[in-house]
Amino acid sequence: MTAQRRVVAEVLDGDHVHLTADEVHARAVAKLPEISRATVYNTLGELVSLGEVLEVATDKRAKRYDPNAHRPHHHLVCAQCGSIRDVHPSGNPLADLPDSERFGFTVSDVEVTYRGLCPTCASA
Amino acid sequence: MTAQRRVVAEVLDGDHVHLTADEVHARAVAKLPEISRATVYNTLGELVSLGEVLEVATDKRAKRYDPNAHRPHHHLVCAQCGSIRDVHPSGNPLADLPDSERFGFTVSDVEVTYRGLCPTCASA
DNA sequence: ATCCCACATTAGACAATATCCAAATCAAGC
DNA sequence: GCTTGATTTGGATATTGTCTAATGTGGGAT
Repeated sequence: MTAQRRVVAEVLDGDHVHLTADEVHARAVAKLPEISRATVYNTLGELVSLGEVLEVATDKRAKRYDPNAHRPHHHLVCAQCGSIRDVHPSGNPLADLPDSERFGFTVSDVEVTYRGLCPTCASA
Repeated sequence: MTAQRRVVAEVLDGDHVHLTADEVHARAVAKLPEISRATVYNTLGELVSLGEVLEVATDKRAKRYDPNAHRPHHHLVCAQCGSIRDVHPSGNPLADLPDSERFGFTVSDVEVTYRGLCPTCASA
């Protein structure tokens, strides 16, 4: 555990928002001025491998990182500004996919992404 | 309707796979050698605006374009090679999101993405 | 305490994807 | 056959992410 990794972990743990890699880097630099972009990417990649953090790619803008990896949940995304909220719908979508629709795939995971406008963007 | 747009539409309509913009460009060039990348992007963007084609961003690789915009469906994505199949699960995920989980958002759409390995990647 | 070594970090180059823009070109109507 | 306005083009640019070679660092062995 180096200073750089601690800083990245602190940034993610700070508030449970869904930051882009660049936002993580910006906040890390505020705490440790000479941390490099590559280290942030490396560390985020490791955290993802360890299962401590989830990668969320809802659009072609930057990936976002979700520190809430331990409780299953889905995402509500603002189509305009890209902000994300965690949500916990009822039901189990994996069970809704019959074998006849699996085409021989080994299905291991489901992501449900609700799209809409957040209150801020809706009123603008 | 210009020759370029017709070619892009033909490529998408050809077989119902989920091509990246670059693959669309490659196939369009095969039919009309001097079509430029910018035109392909422009035309794809217009088709998306018209609702004729869906954009699918399942990862940080290229966006893919889904010509099957008129029948609601979801996607089964190979985590390794990125290939996509359309699937039609039962159930209605929108109904599974209670008002208390909407945080004031105007929720208009749901995307369900199943992830796994396609038969080819699973056997490799 | 010092020396090594494996590993982490850095800065910047590079790659992939997408978008923008000015200039050239085309199509349609007169 | 012109003029006009939209379309296309090619290249420049932006954004995001990855790679690499060089440097730095901590911790164990001696």
